[in-house]
Amino acid sequence: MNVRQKPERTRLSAEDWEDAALSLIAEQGVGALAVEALARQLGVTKGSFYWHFRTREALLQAALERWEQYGEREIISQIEAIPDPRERLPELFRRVAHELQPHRVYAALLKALDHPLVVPVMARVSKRRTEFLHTAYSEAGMEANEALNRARLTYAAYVGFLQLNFTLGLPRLNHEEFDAYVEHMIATLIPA
Amino acid sequence: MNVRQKPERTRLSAEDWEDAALSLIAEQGVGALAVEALARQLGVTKGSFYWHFRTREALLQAALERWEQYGEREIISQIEAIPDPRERLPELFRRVAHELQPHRVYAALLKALDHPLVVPVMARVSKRRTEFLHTAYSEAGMEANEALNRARLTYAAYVGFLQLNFTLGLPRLNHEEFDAYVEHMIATLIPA
DNA sequence: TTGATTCCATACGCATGAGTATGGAATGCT
DNA sequence: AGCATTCCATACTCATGCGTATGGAATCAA
Repeated sequence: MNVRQKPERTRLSAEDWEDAALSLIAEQGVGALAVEALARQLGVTKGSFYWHFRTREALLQAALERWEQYGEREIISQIEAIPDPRERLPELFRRVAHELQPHRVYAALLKALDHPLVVPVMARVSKRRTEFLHTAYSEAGMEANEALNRARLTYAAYVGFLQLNFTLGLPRLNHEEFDAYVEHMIATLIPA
Repeated sequence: MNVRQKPERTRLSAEDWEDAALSLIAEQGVGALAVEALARQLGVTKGSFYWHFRTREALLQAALERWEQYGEREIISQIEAIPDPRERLPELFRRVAHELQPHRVYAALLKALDHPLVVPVMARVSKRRTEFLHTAYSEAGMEANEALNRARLTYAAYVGFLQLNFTLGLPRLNHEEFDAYVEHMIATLIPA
């Protein structure tokens, strides 16, 4: 038995609550975000929560902002660092495909598009990513208008894949099948 | 003023509740499926509901089964009636793209993939549709393995588009832009 | 060390929504 | 017409989960 299974920090900060909220969202969805449940998970009671946050919605708001902030910064900069523009998209596809954790929150938020707080966040994030794809396709030599539609198509394929395989667990591809699928995507969506 | 604004059927059947449930799901999502709300919308009270159904879950179950039954029968048979296999996919794309109402329920159910009752239904429906795409690509002359991945990609693009444009209302394409997008999809996803 | 501030526990109130109990109205059957 | 069955209204109970009130413990500042 480990001495400190959890950090065992006797006092909590607002950020601790936000992180806990995000991981709970990733695992059980936005709907499962309840303050008493979170408190139990953190080993405290509601009394703590309502000192740090005015309401449940306030926590969700803060957690979403936090997620939007520290979201995709690294990957984008890594891809932009690749000198040859024509190599960026395949590399992006492969990198994103082998991530896992970052998708969980996004997939969960996708299922919470009813909630008025998550809609604007998802709108901004999706817009940024699509625009990133747009310029990537353009820099790879694709005509402007086609590049935009291809970016939309690509991002839609990504989002749909999350829903079908991630959340729904539909075809439950094994490793080889998944890699073959990714290469197929690259072959059909990225110009030679 | 019309004499009978609503069918004004004084007694309701279980099917009436199921249809009302489906339209409510389409408009406000599975989470909004509450019996008292439905009852108000139907002009009755809970007393009626609990005569027709044992529980709220039972209604959802029945509504889902109903939706799965009378779902996509027509479109599939229409497409299969097209003699030239190579014309089926483009026609399918255009037809589906100009539907609207059938997508609403599917999009709503996509956001309820947490719920244990909707998961198996969505799994079956998505599986059937993907298999339909698979054979369509095969019959259009595509090699078996590639046809499967292309079917997955196509269906993922469909699902993702629903989320992004339908639910999220992201780029909010106008009519011309949308048609251009559909033609772009056809050009990139369907072999010449 | 002592006061102030920060953080948390306990015990509430209160709204919502599912499910139950029971009686009454509407409809079909004979 | 009269009875049984079907359908619905009314009036509850009960669980859940948000938010509040208030006091106490921990930590910091002096």
